[in-house]
Formats: sequence, structure tokens, C-alpha cells
Amino acid sequence: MGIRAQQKEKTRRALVDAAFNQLSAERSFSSLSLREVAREAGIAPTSFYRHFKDMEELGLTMVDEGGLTLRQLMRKGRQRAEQGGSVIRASIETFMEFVDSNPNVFRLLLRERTGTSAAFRFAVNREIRHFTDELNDYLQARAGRLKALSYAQAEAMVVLVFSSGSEALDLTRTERKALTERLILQVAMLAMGGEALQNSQRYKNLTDQ
Amino acid sequence: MGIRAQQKEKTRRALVDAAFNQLSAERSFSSLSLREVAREAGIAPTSFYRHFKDMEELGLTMVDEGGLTLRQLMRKGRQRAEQGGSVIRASIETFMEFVDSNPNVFRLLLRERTGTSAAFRFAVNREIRHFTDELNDYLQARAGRLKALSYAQAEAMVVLVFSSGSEALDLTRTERKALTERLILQVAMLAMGGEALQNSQRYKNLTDQ
DNA sequence: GAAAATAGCTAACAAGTGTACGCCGAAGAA
DNA sequence: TTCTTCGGCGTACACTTGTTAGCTATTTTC
Repeated sequence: MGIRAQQKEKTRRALVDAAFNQLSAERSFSSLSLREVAREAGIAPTSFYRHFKDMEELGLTMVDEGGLTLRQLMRKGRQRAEQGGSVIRASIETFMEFVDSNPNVFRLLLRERTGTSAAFRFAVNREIRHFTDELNDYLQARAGRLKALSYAQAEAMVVLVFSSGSEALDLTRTERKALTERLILQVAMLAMGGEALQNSQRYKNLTDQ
Repeated sequence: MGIRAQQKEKTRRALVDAAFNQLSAERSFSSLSLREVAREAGIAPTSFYRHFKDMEELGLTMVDEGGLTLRQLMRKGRQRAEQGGSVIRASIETFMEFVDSNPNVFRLLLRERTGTSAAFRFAVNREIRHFTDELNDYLQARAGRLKALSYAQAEAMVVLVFSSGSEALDLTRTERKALTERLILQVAMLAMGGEALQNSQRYKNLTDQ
């Protein structure tokens, strides 16, 4: 890579990092200004345009990056679980560790999911659907769940996990432990309920899958 | 009430209504400006201060009002259900009707729950806790759920309902119907799972309640 | 009826915003 | 070497924002 492209990449990173740094409990992405981000990145406001068309483009980049980080972490967590221990517990604990160590990344995903930009909402939901789909596959393959039930169950589980992550942001470490245990209990309810529902009369004679 | 206080109340309402009107999929409360709201309400920017200390105070008023609207509606829905039909289905359908006919109110609650103001987050969570508590009571009284399980179950149900409400905002009427059915399925899973968990060995010998 | 209170107004200010334009100097291509 | 490309900068412009200060007309109080 040429020395020029190298420098450009470096500045681009500085912009992304600057934006992530400015996020906090009191500061959402939509409240960031182009000038602030440029200032923190150490460049002139007008130079911003050499890298992104506008703030929205920067934000979408951040969502993609955040989603990737989360997915990679979860994959690692699942591998760690496969050599002994409950997959569900391991996944949940991995997720909570992610929230704990990347609060601003999680905050971005959480807020922009219901934010004012359709492009943002779409991008975040795409990231979340990755999880739902993976969990859906798992439920069908490993837990023998019927198709008519598995997606609903997977989606509900992901919703609960995200919601707990959101609550965790405002809690102390010990409170989080209790929250995690409750979450595991809730997910267990869904697992047992899915099983029970599948065995109930209503679903006995479904033929698909 | 004096003619003066009467006029004041009228203007105050105009401000609240103006703010609600400006909310939309593309516009969040935090993106509203004091001047815009005043303009739409038909008063000078500086007159805003005769009614609210700042935008935050207006916003908190709106959250309280929105929460009240929702609660009243749900109470009606429950009454309607008590004379025949499933309470769960009736409550969920009532909630979805609320989202459908007051999208901006729901959007406010949804977004400020994870917003940048701690006061807002607290206010919205207080509204949501009303539901969780009521459902918790119901689960203990009517479904005979153990205390150790009922709150977790109630909370999970409320989370699922809110999450589906959020999804519904972007959907067409027919898509919402499918979404509602899936939500009912998910809530049923939690109900059956709670029951199953309570009967399982782990909870057999709990003595409280 | 006189005095006090007050909802609303206009004017004004300092601060911050996004973005257009044009220049510069170093890197890359010929 | 010469020419082109391009990342970064400074200046500038037109807007919008929240908030202060002070005035006015009307209602309320005494």
C-alpha cells in the first residue's frame, strides 16, 4: 500500500475512533457534529469530506464495524463453549462481556435501532438478524425445534438478550451478575416453553420439517 | 379557573401538541428545537419559558402524559377481556392498537428509554415498570406462579411486547397481523416455560409463596 | 379605581453549525 | 524530470440555536 493510502487510512481511523470516543450515556451519535468529530480527530472540518460524504456515512461505517466486532466475539464465545458447558450460558456471558467492555459500541447499535435514520435502523437490524438466524439454525439442528416455532423462539431470545444488555449499561458489576442470572432464567423459560408448545396438541400434526 | 389561567393552559397544551406533532420516524424529541416547537405552537420563542424551564421539562411532561394514555388504554382493554376471551391476547391486541393509533407517543417512550437523558430514561422505565408490576401480580394471583419466577416472566413478556411494538412501526397493516400472531406465540412460550420451570425439580422445594 | 402580577412580544447577542471555494505541498505516474 | 492527483488547510457565508433584557397590554388583587 502506498504511503499516501496509508496516511489516508490512518486519518479515517482517527475519525471513526474520535466518533466512538465521543459516544457516552449522555451523548448519542445524532448529537455529534461533524466539526466536533473532526476536531477530536485532529483535522480541519472541511477535510472530513475527503473520507465520508456526511455524518450518516460515518455512522453506517461504525454500525458495520460494531456489528463485526460483536459477531467475532460471539463466534469465539461459542467455540469456547463447545469444549464443555452450556451453549446458552456461554453465549449470554460472552454477550454481557461485550457490553461491558464496548459500551459505546453497544450503545450505538441500541440507539440507532430505533433512531431517526431508516438506513441506520436497517443496518442495525441486519446485524441483529445475523444472531437470530444463527440461533434459529441451532434450534432446528440441535434442539430439534420445528420451523414454525424455531424462528419465533430464536427472535424472542435475541430480544431478551439485547434488552438485558441495555439494562446492564446503567448497573454496577454486582447488579449485572443478578441481571445475567435472570436473563438465563428467562431464556430457559423460552427453551422449555418452545419444547412444551411443540409437544402440545396444537403442533402435533404439523408436517413441515 | 380564571380567564388568565385558562389561556395559559391552552398555550401549554399547544406547546405539548406541537412537540408531539413534530415527532415522526425521521424526527426524535432530542432533535426538536425550542424555537421550532414555539413556532408550531404559534408563540414567540421567549414565551416558551413562561411554561417550561427548558426542553427537558417539556419532554418529561410528554413522557408522563404518554404513559398515562397507554395505561388508561390498557386498563380498558383488560376490562373488555374480562367479559370473555384470553387476557393475554386482549392485552396484546390493545397494545398494538395503541402503537397503531399513537405512533408518536410510542416512539417517544421507545427512544427516550435508551436516550441521553438519565431523567428521561428513569421516567420511561417507571412507566414500563407499571406494566411489569401489574402483570407480575396477575401471574402470581391468577396463574399461581412462584415469586422467584413470576417477575422474570412478567418482565420478559413486557420486553417482548415493547420490542414487537417497535417493529410494528415500520410495517404495513397485514405484516402487523403476522407480527402480532408471532408475539402471541412467543408470550405463550414464556407462559408454558414458566409453568414447566416451576414444576421442574429445581423449583419443587422452594417454600416462599 | 389603583396597584401588582404576568403572558406574550420584539430586538439583540454570542456561539455553533454544514458546506463551498480555492490554495498548497507532497506523493504518484509518465 | 515533468505533470497530475489528492489529502489537508484557511477563509468565508448563510443559518439556526438558546437565552437575556426590557416593553406592553390585560387580568387579578387589594
